[in-house]
Amino acid sequence: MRPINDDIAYDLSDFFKIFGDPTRLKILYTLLDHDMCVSELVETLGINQSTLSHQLRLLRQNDLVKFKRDGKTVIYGLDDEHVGILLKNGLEHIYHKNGYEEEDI
Amino acid sequence: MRPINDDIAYDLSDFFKIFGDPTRLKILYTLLDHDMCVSELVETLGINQSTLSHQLRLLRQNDLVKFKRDGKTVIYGLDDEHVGILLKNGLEHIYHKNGYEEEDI
DNA sequence: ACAATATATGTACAGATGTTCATATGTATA
DNA sequence: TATACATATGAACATCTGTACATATATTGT
Repeated sequence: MRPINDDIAYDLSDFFKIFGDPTRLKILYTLLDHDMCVSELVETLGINQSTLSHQLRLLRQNDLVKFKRDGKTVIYGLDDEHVGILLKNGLEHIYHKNGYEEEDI
Repeated sequence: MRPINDDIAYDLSDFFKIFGDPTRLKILYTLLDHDMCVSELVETLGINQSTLSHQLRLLRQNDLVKFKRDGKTVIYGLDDEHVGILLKNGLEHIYHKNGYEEEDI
């Protein structure tokens, strides 16, 4: 078997990097439920507005969230059918390894 | 809906971080096919032995690979049923977004 | 046009990460 | 036990990453 193509390995790692940060995971997990505007996310997650905005830009740039302006607010939502599946797979893994119960989520 | 538990967000991001590096992806992808010893991996992937060893340790510490010593060599293999699924999901994503064809892998 | 509110961006900085070199450890064979 | 081979580890270093502060941009209402 031949090794994975170099370009693909880089692109794929860039994709997974997005999920490799707790702040971004919280954002994605929250949006899994329903769309939200920035200030709602700030309040729900309890994180700095600037930090959130920077991370939202990253998520945007990687096509993981969609957004639309509604007056003064901007509403964000998930833009990828794989996000939920990926989060679920990852969660299953750490359930087994770290011994979490379902209700800990 | 309540936000994702902080500890879980951290553990989950640690898990995804593993996949956020091209070298580790190449290792995992290669082991997806069959088990290999370190020197085989060095040759197949064309990377520094020390680098490989460091990355293998990370994969070990996160229970993504299993290993057994056989004489002078150590044979590594995948130790998680989710690895293949995760790689596949990620690949599907970048296929759509970056326009790769199947044969580019 | 001005003030108020919502979101985005530039910059700086501490901390994390991946690689390499040098070296250590483990194993087999002479 | 000395040598060769296979793998692992420690340390140093450059680079990357996430966050916060300050500030900019956008939109609405007065």
